[in-house]
Amino acid sequence: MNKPVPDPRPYHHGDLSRALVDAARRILETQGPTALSLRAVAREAGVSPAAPYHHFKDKDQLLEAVAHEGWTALDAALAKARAEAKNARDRLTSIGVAYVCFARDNPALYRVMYDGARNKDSLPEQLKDDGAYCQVRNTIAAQSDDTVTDIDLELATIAAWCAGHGLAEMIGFKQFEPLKQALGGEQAFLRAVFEHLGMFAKYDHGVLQTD
Amino acid sequence: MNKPVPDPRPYHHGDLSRALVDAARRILETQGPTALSLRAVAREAGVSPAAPYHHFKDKDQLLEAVAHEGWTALDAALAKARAEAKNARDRLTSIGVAYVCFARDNPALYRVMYDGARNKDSLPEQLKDDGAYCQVRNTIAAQSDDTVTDIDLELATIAAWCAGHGLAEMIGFKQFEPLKQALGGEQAFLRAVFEHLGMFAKYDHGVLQTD
DNA sequence: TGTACATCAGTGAACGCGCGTTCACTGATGTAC
DNA sequence: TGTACATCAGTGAACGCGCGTTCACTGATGTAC
Repeated sequence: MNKPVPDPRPYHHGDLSRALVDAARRILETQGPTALSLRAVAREAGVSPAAPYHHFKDKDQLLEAVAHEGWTALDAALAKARAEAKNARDRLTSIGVAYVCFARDNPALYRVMYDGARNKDSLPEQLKDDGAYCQVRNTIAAQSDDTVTDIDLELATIAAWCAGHGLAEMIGFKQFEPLKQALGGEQAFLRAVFEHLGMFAKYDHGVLQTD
Repeated sequence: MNKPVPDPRPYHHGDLSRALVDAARRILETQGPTALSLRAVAREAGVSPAAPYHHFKDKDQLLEAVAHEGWTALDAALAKARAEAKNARDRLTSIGVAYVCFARDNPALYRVMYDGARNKDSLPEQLKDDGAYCQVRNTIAAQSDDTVTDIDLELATIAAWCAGHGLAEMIGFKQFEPLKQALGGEQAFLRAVFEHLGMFAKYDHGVLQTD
């Protein structure tokens, strides 16, 4: 008889928290947010339905951990885009494109992130300091002159953030396909939309304004 | 003995489809989207759980009917704002504010509307023709000169729509409270955010741009 | 006008399902002596 | 170095729940003659 093969999954897992969050993300991206139950996560991680309770108080706490990872990944994606932008001029749009692409590539994760925020009526604190929100603000600040007030800066950051989020939620809609084609691809489409945001602006400098 | 009081809810309801959609909206606004089950709707309408199946093929079809009503209500809200705007200059922003206020006042309905759209990867056809989307486009067209191309117009409409949607999803976040206060209320805040959208614009006329 | 009958729009009980969570348990690990 | 024991991190069965949907049914309505 052979010696017993060492069990590939020993009784004590080693790092089940990690494995559970990973399993959750796998489920999110393969089956979508509605399939994300605690039991499904345990199943995916190869563990009994009760096991997660040694690591998370309840389902919400696991979801929070998943969302937290999502925001961190978003931070990183924006930082990368910011660093790689060809020139200062282009930096903000590059960040915007990166934001939308993150949402497009991780739609279910993105959903969980905002569901969590909405449940608390609050964006995560993570975004401040060196987080994604702060990166956007710093980038806008860097391309502004020094007459700009703190309030203007805050408003512009919010405006950029909302535009990015809105576009992130719309990017998948079929109606935009022809336009994407006409402009030569999704990236070009995204840049073009961002560049057309000025139509609300209060001074007479909007692309489309004449009076 | 008294004569039997006429049953306030007779065996045949009369217009149960209507009553079910109304019940659904009541549940949405009092208990939120997660409470919206077919059984809950039937309960709220005072009818057995099987009754809805005489009027809707399944739960999805009821949700679709609810969403449809939502889009129609949004159309109306935007049309009203457009008609009441003080001047042409202000028209687009007024529509934007009306859009966000609609979402703020009907958060659960708004959610169901976009959930339906996302499930089909498509905005409802309703929005074209005289719908909300078309109203935005027409308003932008009216404030543009005639050198503007169809593509620019389409891009500007998408940009405005995304900005409105993004802001609609953010408006409830606690982080913005101080700024709302500082600016003198929610309406002022909304207008200010819309007016700061120009920071992506590709020509050098952004409020915050200097180079 | 009355009656037979088809059709429509409800009822209420039942189905199977997956869920979140709890419980008593047990195997594995770490530590004190 | 061994051993007793506390603690940790799993198991698997069970709980009650609400869900979407189906089914055979029945009461109400409309219509043909």
